Amino acid sequence: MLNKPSQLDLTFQALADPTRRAMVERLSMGAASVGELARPLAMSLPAVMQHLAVLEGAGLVMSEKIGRVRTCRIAPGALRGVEAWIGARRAEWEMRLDRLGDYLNENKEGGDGNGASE
Amino acid sequence: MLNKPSQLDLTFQALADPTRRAMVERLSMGAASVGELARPLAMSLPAVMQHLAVLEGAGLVMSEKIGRVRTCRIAPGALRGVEAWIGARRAEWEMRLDRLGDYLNENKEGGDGNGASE
DNA sequence: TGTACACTTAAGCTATTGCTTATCTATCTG
DNA sequence: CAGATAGATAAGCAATAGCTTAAGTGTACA
Repeated sequence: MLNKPSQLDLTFQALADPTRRAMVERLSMGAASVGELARPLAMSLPAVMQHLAVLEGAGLVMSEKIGRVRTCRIAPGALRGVEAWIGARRAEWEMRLDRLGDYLNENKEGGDGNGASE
Repeated sequence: MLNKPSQLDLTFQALADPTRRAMVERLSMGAASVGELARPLAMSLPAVMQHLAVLEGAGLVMSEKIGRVRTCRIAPGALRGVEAWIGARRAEWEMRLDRLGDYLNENKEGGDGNGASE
């Protein structure tokens, strides 16, 4: 039951929350402290820290504490995994459509004019 | 408290589960019935149906029932929203790196040879 | 030193998730 | 019609998510 989540699970899960996406959006325009990150969000600071922990756990965000302020930034290659997965699905999907196109072309001359789906 | 989730929330949330991603992977290679979808998954059929409902709710999958078998397929443009969001983040991020590059270049002649991060 | 600031940790509470089993409801098919 | 098939619905349950408030822990600065 305690099957540990994959990297992809963590990333998608992290991005599924609008607050966390807002944080990523903020950070993709430049580094920010926890306080700066929290200011526009209508929730307590501990809540923001928990979101931050999720983002770090997913490898989307890195942070470093200097003095008493923790500075957060987007992790390099953060979205690579998600992009790869989506790309792969797209590739399969388009390949399939190509094969369907080939099939339709091959059967065009002489076939019945049926617009069959699949 | 019952703030309705956005399309993007639903999509990321749907893809955050490995079972649901497996279903999408299966479907991106071709349409399948609920039973076919369920067979390789180590869980009850109702569980699969619930996952299917999530995928449909997110607009990732469509299905149509004919006779007693429901056939599922990937919804066209399913991943467009996610791709757009990721693309936007990437764009901002790269723009920011460009500006940093400009800054470093402008300060290269005469500056100290520091390989500063940020 | 004292006090404010910027986080951190801990505990607790509700709603949602991801299952389960049990019980239908429609199709087929012999 | 009597099964068997393919799926649908309902109820329930343990675990997790997303908050909250209250009470720390270090830093900074006068």
